Amino acid sequence: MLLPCVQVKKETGENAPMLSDDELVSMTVRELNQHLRGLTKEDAVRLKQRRRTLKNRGYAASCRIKRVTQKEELEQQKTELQHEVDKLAQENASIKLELEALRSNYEALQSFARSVARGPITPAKVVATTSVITIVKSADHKTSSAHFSTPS
Amino acid sequence: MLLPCVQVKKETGENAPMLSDDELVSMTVRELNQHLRGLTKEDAVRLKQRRRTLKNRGYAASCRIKRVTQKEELEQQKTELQHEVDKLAQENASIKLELEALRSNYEALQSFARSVARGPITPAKVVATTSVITIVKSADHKTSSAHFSTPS
DNA sequence: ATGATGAGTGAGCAA
DNA sequence: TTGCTCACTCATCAT
Repeated sequence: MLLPCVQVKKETGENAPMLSDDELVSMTVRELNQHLRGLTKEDAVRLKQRRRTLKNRGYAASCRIKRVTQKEELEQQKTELQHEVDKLAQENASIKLELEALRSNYEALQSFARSVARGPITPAKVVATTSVITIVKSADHKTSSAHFSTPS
Repeated sequence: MLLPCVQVKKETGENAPMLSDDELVSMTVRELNQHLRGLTKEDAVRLKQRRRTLKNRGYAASCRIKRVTQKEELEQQKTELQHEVDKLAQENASIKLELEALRSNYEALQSFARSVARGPITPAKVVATTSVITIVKSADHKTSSAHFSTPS
């Protein structure tokens, strides 16, 4: 209702208390009592009420600031969580890729091992073995160094 | 300031307009004009102002409700995101475990394959092969069916 | 005119 | 008493 910037509230009536809003609101109780000395009981009550009102004005402002602050905090936490979700999802996908690559190599090696276990070695088998192992080793090292630390 | 539950605001003074707040506020402009017929210009203005004030009271209430609703939505979205983070982190950990298990089996099989490729087959080697392959197969099938679909 | 919102006010609770 | 918060009112802006 009162817009201090537009219509300043000054006690310019009759006796003029000569106390600005800022002074009155930031006064200790003791200081207030000093000023209450030469006043009517009526005026004293009025002054204390004005002080309370000014205080309330400040409390209301704090309340609003707190409200928007908390809202901003919630939104901030939300975006942080969203980023975390994105990060984890990406990490997840890349581990899955690595897992599938390893699984594929593993199955190739397994086929070879089975065939070797069933019969004698032929030159073709030896060549195939060397090839598989070499490919597998390079792929393994590449993906490991790119995305994962080696387990202890 | 006005607490309808405690002190009901009734226009019981002098002429009694006989219009409840609810009636007045939920009246169309046309209906309002009907009631304005037999009134002083002063009273008409006062009635319209009362209507505006009552409307504002409702707007303020909507505004407060909206505020808490939006805050609750933010909190809801926050907990959903948190759950998603938890889910992804858990999935992540379990894929990493599977990857490490497979990597370990893979290295065992690789060692065997290298030794076979270098020399002739001995009974000991055949036994070791069968053992490794069997263990590996069961582990692979268990973890795959438990957590992952097979790629196309 | 209607609806929404910031600021100020008083009531009332809590510390 | 002090601080906070709710409901209300008014000013102001937008539609």
